[in-house]
Amino acid sequence: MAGKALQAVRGMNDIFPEASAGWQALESDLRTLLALYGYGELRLPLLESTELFAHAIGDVTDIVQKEMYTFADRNGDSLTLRPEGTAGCVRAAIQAQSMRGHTPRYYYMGPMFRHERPQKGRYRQFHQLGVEVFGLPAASTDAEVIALSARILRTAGVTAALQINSLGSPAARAHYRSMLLDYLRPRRAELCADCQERMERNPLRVLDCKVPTCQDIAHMAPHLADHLDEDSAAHFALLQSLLTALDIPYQVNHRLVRGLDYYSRTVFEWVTDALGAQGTVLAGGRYDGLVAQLGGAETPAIGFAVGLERLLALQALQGRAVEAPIPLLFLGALENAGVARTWQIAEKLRDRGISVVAGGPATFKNIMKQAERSHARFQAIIGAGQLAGEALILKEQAGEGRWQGNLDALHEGLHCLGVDFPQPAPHTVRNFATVRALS
RNA sequence: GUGGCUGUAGCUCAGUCGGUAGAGUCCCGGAUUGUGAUUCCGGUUGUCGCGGGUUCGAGCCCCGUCAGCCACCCCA
Repeated sequence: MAGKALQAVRGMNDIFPEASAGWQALESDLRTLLALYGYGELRLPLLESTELFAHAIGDVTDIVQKEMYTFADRNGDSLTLRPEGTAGCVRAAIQAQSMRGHTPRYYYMGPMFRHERPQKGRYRQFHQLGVEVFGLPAASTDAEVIALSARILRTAGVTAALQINSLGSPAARAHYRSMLLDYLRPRRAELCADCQERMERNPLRVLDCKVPTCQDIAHMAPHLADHLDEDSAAHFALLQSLLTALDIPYQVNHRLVRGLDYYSRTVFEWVTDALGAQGTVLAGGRYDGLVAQLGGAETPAIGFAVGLERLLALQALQGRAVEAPIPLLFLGALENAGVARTWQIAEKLRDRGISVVAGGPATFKNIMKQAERSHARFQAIIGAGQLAGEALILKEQAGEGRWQGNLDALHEGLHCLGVDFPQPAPHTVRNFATVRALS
């Protein structure tokens, strides 16, 4: 923590094993679940040309204007560390022509970068799981994607509330936008300073301002939902009936808008009040115009992204214990003379799929401490006596299991205590340290 | 980017009026112990976040800076 010592870049975190176990468990759960819905992983570059994001996200958004990590590479090309995944995903699909004659379902998982002021649940390098579906315009696809998002949260063991809205077609939205401006202009003086600025850049965002006077004005503003084009209205109605059929509770929030410009029609968010100001844990929507906008064929699309840090923080708060892998056996050598033998036995057990941590040489007291700290399920200590043929004691560290026998028959002892050979899956234990590390 | 709070041992925290670095816990070594015990002895617990200033003297006062947290903002 010394000021001059090397330290991580602000807002970028190291994830140590106590915490990464929770990440791995979550990631693996998510992958299993995505496969269940037929989604395939698309691994994308972290760097894209700056132009892509300016084009896709909208160059008046905060993300593009003030939050991107943009730099010139050695050729002088302007590159940007991806601040979100949709743009790159669309670019890849267009480039590979993977949408021609297909309706691919993709997901991606990994770090995103935004130069924001760090806070809990908001980091400069953060991680998202994103999902994108191309070529399917029907409301049933919206329902599928929302059902998937619901299952992601359920699988993670967290609860949040679903809010949905429809932004309508681009034309309807543009029309509504000018209506809204007509409504807002006479009241401009009553709006907060931020909203006076928002009016010019993105008037829809005035609708979800937190300032009470702005909220009052927003409440009385014309509803976007009342001014949808006919097709979008039907689409939205059908989506709602499908959500009801799928037993997914939701709330229509007329003031729900998205910060990114590419959304149209359905937008949705899973929100919680447990994470302070960072209450949106998962959000997405339809973006039927983006593929064409980026140079592809006219292709409807929908997707969402989950903030993994936020998901994990919610898990920690809502008490889902994260399980961390532990070794099966701790093998300790008391004296120098026993070290070679101990390590040999450890290697042989590993050959059979048994995870072993070896320790020593050390005093008896310290070897016991090492055994405890390893959190291994079993422990056995090898001293001069055992080398000379005395019985070895194999015992369960957290339980009553106990076996005595010859050093060379250790695997039989493990077998007696209920361990199968080979051991296909890692053993797990509740690791409360993980929860602490996240909270 | 704006505002506020915080930063002392590995961890949790004291530190009075500016006068030579503290507690608990943990850790390390040793003795006894012979299956996580007990007891005893000994040890590090430290650029007081970092840099500068004021002062005979700064953990304490002033300025700057870095980091964390909270709110705004933004967003997942």
